[in-house]
Amino acid sequence: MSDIRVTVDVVIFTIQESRLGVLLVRRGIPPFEGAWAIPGGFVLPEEGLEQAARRELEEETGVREVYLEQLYSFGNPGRDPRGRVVTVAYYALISPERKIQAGSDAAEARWWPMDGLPELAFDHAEILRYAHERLRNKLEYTTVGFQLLPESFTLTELQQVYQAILGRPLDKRNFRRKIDLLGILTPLKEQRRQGPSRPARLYRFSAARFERLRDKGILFPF
Amino acid sequence: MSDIRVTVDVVIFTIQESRLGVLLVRRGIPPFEGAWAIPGGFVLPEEGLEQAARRELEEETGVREVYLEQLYSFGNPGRDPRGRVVTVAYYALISPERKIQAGSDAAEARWWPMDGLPELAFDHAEILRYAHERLRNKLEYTTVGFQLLPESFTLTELQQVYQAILGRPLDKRNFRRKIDLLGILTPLKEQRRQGPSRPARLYRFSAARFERLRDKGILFPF
DNA sequence: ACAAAAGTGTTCGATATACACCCATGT
DNA sequence: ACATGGGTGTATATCGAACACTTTTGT
Repeated sequence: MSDIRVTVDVVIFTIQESRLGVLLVRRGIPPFEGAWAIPGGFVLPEEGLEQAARRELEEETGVREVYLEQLYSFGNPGRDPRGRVVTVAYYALISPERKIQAGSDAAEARWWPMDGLPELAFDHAEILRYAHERLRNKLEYTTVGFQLLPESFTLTELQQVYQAILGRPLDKRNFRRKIDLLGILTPLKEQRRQGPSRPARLYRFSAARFERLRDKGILFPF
Repeated sequence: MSDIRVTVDVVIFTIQESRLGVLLVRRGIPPFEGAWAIPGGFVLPEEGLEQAARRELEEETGVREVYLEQLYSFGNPGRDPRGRVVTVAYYALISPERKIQAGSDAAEARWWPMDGLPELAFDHAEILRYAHERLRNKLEYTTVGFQLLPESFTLTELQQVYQAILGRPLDKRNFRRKIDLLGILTPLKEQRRQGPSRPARLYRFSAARFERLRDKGILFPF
């Protein structure tokens, strides 16, 4: 009755050089040969949608256990010239430390900054816009932002993540007060030295405190 | 490669007797024979997802041009015992005035209150929970609530819609101040008399003012 | 007169915003 | 000594929450 093929596409975000980046693969064959695309592939007969997305993610980056969330499904007839394809789009957040060599498989793959994207295949520009918007919104009422940082980080780095996603500067004092009020950071003994300036204190995300908040319905990140 | 069938399911909300209601159809055949289900059907080869959802909606209720939004896609293998089916779920809001006879086609269909649902087929209980949650959230930062009311309505009726969706009472004065502050209601000359009490002023949703707000990025309902 | 729903303001706490200087370190 | 990023507090505006009485009508 409906011979529609189902794929998952996974928008994989990271932070690089204080900017929001996304992993894209270069298409080697038509259609859109030479254009860049969001990594993805067909859903296998026996796997769930999220499972398929995690598989694609791991094939592409080698990482597991990352933040992954379903974004939206795109299915206009004509979005793929080869036939009817409905794609269930997901987005994932991976921290720079885990950002292994992109493109474990043969295809060319690289990180692109969201504010300087190349020509994109299919309706992938739309999917990226949508993913970015979702991420921006989620940032304001969840703790997804922490997913883009390594285990220990400085407050400045955290602020840079927020700024990279929101695309605007934030006030340092207000930002720190807000984070402090959330009460989900544990200060570490170590500091980070990086050149000729005062060392910055390191923190880590406190899952324990976070759980308490989530149980009160304040947050909803995983 | 992937012989997955794709359906759309449409959670159709309305307000009845000041409660949130949903349209369900009774299954006449196995599996889940006799259980109630969210209306839906296969996506046709040449139609888009939203288009398919609107078609199902119209087939089921006869109405067009209603608020319709994609909810989430469900695709666990095993969610349908007959085979692999991925469903793209939507939800729609229709006002009581437009609430024509449910079930234009042969199948038995009726409105159920969200706080007293029958046994549901497939994973439809999960889909309904999800839809209700989305609606609750959207209510707080958009104007979707107005979609559930006829063109003219009283402030008390509007408040009842909010209460029905949120599942808790709201303070009348705070509620009215908030609505007033939005500046999207136009008072009408008419009043509504209904028994032995003071008549209530009627209002209508002011699209013009609403547009201005939306352009400022305050609201995002259509 | 009374029952029933409509209508109307103020106070308080919490939260968001705007804003500028000193501190610790490497060179 | 100076250049670099780290760290800190206060004042104001805005928003949400709590709370009770008067008004208008039908019977």
